[in-house]
Formats: sequence, structure tokens, C-alpha cells
Amino acid sequence: MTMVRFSKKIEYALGTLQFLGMNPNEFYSARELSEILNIPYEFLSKTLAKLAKSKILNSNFGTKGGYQLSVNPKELKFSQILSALDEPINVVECVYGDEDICERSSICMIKTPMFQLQSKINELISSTTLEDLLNFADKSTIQNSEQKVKQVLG
Amino acid sequence: MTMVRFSKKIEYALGTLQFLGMNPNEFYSARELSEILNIPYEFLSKTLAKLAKSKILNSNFGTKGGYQLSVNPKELKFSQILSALDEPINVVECVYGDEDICERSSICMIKTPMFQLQSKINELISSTTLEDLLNFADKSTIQNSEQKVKQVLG
DNA sequence: TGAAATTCCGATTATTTTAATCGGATTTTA
DNA sequence: TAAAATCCGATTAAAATAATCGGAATTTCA
Repeated sequence: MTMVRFSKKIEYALGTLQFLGMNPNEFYSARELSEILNIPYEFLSKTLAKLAKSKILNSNFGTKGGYQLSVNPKELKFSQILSALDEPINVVECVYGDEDICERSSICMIKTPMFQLQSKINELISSTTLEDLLNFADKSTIQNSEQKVKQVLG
Repeated sequence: MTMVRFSKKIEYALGTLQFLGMNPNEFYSARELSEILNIPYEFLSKTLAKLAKSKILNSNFGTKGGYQLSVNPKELKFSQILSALDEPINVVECVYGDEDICERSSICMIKTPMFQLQSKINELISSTTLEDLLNFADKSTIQNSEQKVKQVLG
């Protein structure tokens, strides 16, 4: 962290998954999604590819291709989304990792307590699902978004 | 985030506060702490100054000066430590912040759900205290640390 | 069958953030 | 008054994040 801030990559992924969750059974291309959601195309397309590789999205090649949510929003945990996009990262480097990685290891007394905190964070991101993202979406913003879809798709 | 990782600044601060919590009623200079805890002096001294400014540490000038924990570990929340070291930072830029900061604001549907997640994170870092850090410290590492203290202070 | 639209893949560049360092002023002790 | 310390601002170095570039493979459809 600095404190706790999602990277743009994650923020974009969450927004996209939310959109796809609200519009299931339909394929959207990276280009369309980038225009609808106002996200840089080159960047978003890499994120989409990763989500597809992790089977969170279905993807199709070709002119009619694109992406589609492949899982039930209720079953898609934040922790899965995060692991699809990044190597697992913990509050401190040595949690779950090689202790030799830090030269302070032998005298560092925060490892075990940090392990405890990490568990709580893991619990939090495992108990939050895409469904939560869908349920709490703000209504007026949903309307704005739907208008943008019409504008982009014509 | 990338995912959730404390900055070195925070990691150093936690380790230092833990050490000072285990050795109350005594002043340690930035130089001593940097040697005992194996943390770059220049960097640590800035961190200590911030903690002192936030009244988490007592500080004294001069040759016999140094730092000392000024609060009860049970009363010192992680959230206080984090705010002492950084501007408040949230899971996404717009939470609690100016919406105009993000050009996607009008169509971004994750704001409200992110607000919910932020609350849970805030709750977590408010319910974790320095005492937790002290309680869960690993015993064998404490011994290593105590040896290091003798080695440094003679 | 071939042009267009797409996903996919690797590499590079630019930007921002984090980490570390430098120089020096102020305060206290002895 | 010299030494040891906190304090303060600025700069530099390193690392991580964000964005871009170039092109290969796949599918659609005229």
C-alpha cells in the first residue's frame, strides 16, 4: 500500500466486470468497453485478456468476438479477481514468502502479527463478491452509464 | 494497492513502535533505533519525527534525547499510525474525495460499493492496536532482538 | 478467398510513487 | 562551546504503475 489503494488496473477491472455483470449474455469488444467505460483501450485490453485467461470472462476471436462474464456474480470473489490480475501480494513481503528476502528477518518481530492481519484482509476480500458491486451501484450513475452505452453502440 | 502492501515507511514505523512498546520508560535515539532495528537512519529519522509530531512518540532534543512511546499500546490504533505517516488514502481516489478528480465519475458505478468496502477496511485498521503487535510477536525473534540491543548499546 | 475486426502476446516507454540521501538549522547536555 | 541529538526542506535514486507500440493468430462475412 501506501494505505489501501487499488491500482488503476484493478479499478478498471472492477468497473468492467460490474458492467458485464449488468449486461450478461452479450459480448462486448475491448474497443466498445473502453469507449463505454472511458478506459484507455490498450490498457484495458490487457486486463481483459488476463481475466479471460483466468476463466472469469469468456472471450471470442474475430469480428463478432469480444468478452462476456462467464461466472455467476454471486460466486466471483474479489480475491479471485485480484489474483487474476497480480501475483499474490501481502501486507509485508515476508508473509507467506521467503524470509531470506528481508535482511531484517531474524530481528523482525512484526511478522507473526502481520500474518494475523493478512488473514483478516484475506477474509474481507474473499467475502466480497461481484454481486456486492452490482447491488450497491448507484441508480443515477447507472442511468448515465446506460445512456453512454446507447451513444457508443448507436 | 497493487493488492495490499504496507510501504517500507509503515513497516519501519510498526517495527519501531513495537520495539518502543516493549521497552517503555526509556528514550532511544534515531541512531540507536536504526542500528537495533536495521533500518536506514536517514529514512527512519523522518518517520520518527512524524510520529512525534502526531504525539504518538515523545521526543527530546540534545545529547540525551531521543524517542519514547507516549501512549498506551492498547489505545494506539493502526489507523492513527497510518494517518500520522500519510495523507488518508482510500481504495479508490474518489472515495471521500472530490469526484471531479476522475473524468469517469459520471458513469462510474463502483463508487458506492467501494465506499462500503472502505468502511470495512477502516473498521479493520481501527480495531487493530499496537497491543496486538506486542501480543503476537514471536518469542524466538524477541530473543534475537534483545541480543541485538545489547550488541548495539553495549 | 481475402479484408476487416477481433483477441492475444511481448516489449518498450512514460509517469508516478516510494525509498533513500544530502545539507543544514535548532536544541540540549555536559 | 563542542558534541549529540531532533527537526526541516530539498534533491536524487530506485521501483512500481500506467500507458503505448508492433505485430501474430483467429474469426467473420462479403
